Amino acid sequence: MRNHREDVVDQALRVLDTYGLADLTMRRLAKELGVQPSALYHHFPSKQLLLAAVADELLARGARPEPDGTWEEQSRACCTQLRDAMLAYRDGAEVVATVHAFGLGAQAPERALADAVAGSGAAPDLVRAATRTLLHLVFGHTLDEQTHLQAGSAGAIDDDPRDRSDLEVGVGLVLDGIRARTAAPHP
Amino acid sequence: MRNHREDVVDQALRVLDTYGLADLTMRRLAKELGVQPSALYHHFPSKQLLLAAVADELLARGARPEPDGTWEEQSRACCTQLRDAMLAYRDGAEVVATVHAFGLGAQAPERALADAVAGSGAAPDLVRAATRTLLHLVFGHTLDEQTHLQAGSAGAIDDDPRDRSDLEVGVGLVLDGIRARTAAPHP
DNA sequence: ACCTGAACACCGTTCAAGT
DNA sequence: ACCTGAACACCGTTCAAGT
Repeated sequence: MRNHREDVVDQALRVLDTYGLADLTMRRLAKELGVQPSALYHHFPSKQLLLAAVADELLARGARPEPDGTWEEQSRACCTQLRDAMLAYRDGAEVVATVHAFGLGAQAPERALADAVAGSGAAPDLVRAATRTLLHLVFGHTLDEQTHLQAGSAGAIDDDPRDRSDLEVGVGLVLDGIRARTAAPHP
Repeated sequence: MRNHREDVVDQALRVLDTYGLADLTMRRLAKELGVQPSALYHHFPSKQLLLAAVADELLARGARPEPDGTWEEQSRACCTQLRDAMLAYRDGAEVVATVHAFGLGAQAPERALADAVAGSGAAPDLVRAATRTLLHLVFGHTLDEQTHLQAGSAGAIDDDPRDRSDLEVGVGLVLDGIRARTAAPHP
């Protein structure tokens, strides 16, 4: 079949979105590519690293141009973009959160968020803590949201706005906390 | 062998702590109990529900008496207790966070946290959003912390304080945000 | 109530060998 | 560079049958 690395990732994303993470197996993916399971190990040394590439590609496809505005607007935009990117694929939040937790990929959102938060002028330790807090908040809320979304996939036209607003409120709490801790250098 | 439900959960916790979540399989657990794998299905209808019972028991073992003090002290105490309970077992954070995400158990911490946060007198919607935010924050930070802790398990005497303080800072940001949004009724 | 024995339908990964 | 074929060492779950 002569697949390239990108073909494998592309097909993996298709299998993920169509059948879900539980059915994204090496054997299933191989079958979908018309290839033996062992052939996949020519492109990736393990399933974990394949999933890391899948997470990175998923995030890249959801990337939007860098937002301008205040650091708070930029931070909110980062969070929204991350949420939207993960929701765009079935089980996207689980894939991204897992890959990030194991430190194998999905690191771009943390960097973007750190840059935005740093715009507040807060001390580096506070920037790091706040960035991680926002990231975990987006991961957690979106994981919940996607689980409910997919559980009640029968009939539901669009998403329960409760989850989205809970996320926005949570982000707001953290941003306010940063502002309160950051003395304006020269008002 | 005539095991009871509690014996199964107890042994599962032992296997988890000794060999980790990846090795906590129905077959492995059955072998450890001196029983056939199919026997476990007399006690639990699925591995998922067994894991839910494991998460609940893990949390119950880490339970401490209800703290007194201000709502902020109580909230901090809830977060610390949850973190400590999950860190007390190998892969504890992953088990609890997963079970909670799927809505099969591990709901006690959210209730306790909601009660503490409600003491602020904030509006119900804010209490709900803030509670979920704190919960996701503790799950995320502790998952990271435990991953690093277990990855560098060789030689490291005690934990890197960076993670713990990041969690405390994150909780502080959220609590400050709640206070700022909650007008004192009669000062 | 609790368990056995046997089966079903799968997994991830390795490795020599092919083109 | 990319893939095959075959194997290894596993999984969760079901179900008739036993005590």
